[in-house]
Amino acid sequence: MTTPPTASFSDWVLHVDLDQFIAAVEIARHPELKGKPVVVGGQGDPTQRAVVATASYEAREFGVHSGMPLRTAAKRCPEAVFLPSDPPAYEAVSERVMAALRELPVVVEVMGWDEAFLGVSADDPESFAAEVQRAVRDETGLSCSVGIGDNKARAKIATGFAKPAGIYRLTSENWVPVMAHRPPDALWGIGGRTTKKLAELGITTVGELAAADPEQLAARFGPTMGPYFRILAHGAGDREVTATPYVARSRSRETTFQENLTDLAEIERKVRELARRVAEDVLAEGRPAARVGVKVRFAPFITQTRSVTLEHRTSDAAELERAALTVLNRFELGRPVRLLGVRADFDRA
DNA sequence: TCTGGGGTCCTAGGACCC
DNA sequence: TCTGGGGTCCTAGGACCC
Repeated sequence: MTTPPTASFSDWVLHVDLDQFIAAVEIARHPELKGKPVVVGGQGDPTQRAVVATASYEAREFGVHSGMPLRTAAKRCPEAVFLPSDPPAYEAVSERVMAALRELPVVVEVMGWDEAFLGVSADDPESFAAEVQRAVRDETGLSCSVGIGDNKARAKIATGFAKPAGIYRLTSENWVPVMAHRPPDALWGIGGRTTKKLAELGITTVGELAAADPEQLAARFGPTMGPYFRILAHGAGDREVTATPYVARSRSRETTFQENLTDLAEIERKVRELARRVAEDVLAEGRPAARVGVKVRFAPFITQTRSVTLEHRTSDAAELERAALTVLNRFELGRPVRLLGVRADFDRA
């Protein structure tokens, strides 16, 4: 068990998470939407097959949340403003936020468009966190929440308690009183499926998971995941924050069709298109692909994947396209298709 | 709740080799 | 021969996260 340093100079992990990021970017460029329920996702058309990317806090009051079908969001909140998702715009704002964070005396590890870990040395992490919030607001006009922790897992969970626009500290000091009574999915890395399986073992809280028999967990969840879940429940974890650029292990493209596809020639054409887009990404990556995979989601919602290891690695679009078609042929394609995807895997460096 | 798109990591079974 | 045990690679699927 590690304890936070007590010297005048302490090391902290901060987790910064922008509040309702995508909705906030849209509201910033459409100020008349401020205070209204705003839902961003798909083409912004709630009659289409698409899901909510982000809902503003006003929309969340109606029970609208990320991942919900737009159709359902429209039922729950008919007066909501629906906007199309515009990834390049979010990417650009995200880069400004990350640049602002890098101006601070911290190590920045980017975790996605709207969040980052900061490695910080400070006597008073709360005032430092407030400085972070000011810097982000001054540079971009956006509000963020900051979790303070003695490792990444605790900082990340703390941010949830800080939202919106707040600061919260979670360390070994308050871990048990704050977390022990909560369900396992309050932990970062345990979701609904695992929570359900744990309940079957009689484990319904973080405290119970922390006290569970590692052998029993290993038997149920495997030699790595089982013991790992117990470690999560203790709030233990990695505290290393690194600015090392991320190296992709795969690149993929997929599309859900508004109307299911049934025509084989059409299916092949779509797979070729996806393969060419993946090939562009592979080329941009500067490393050749080692495997090619195809994903097919049949109606109503049955997902299958097939893949091959290539005889030799390649970044060549024609070769990747050919490989994708070969893999496609291994599916039984006599059924309506709602999604097609193509993926390229790199060898681990 | 008629369920996006882009990723990561782990598991388990079979093949194959020694 | 009818039996090993270990190691590694390949593949499909599951779970989770943003």
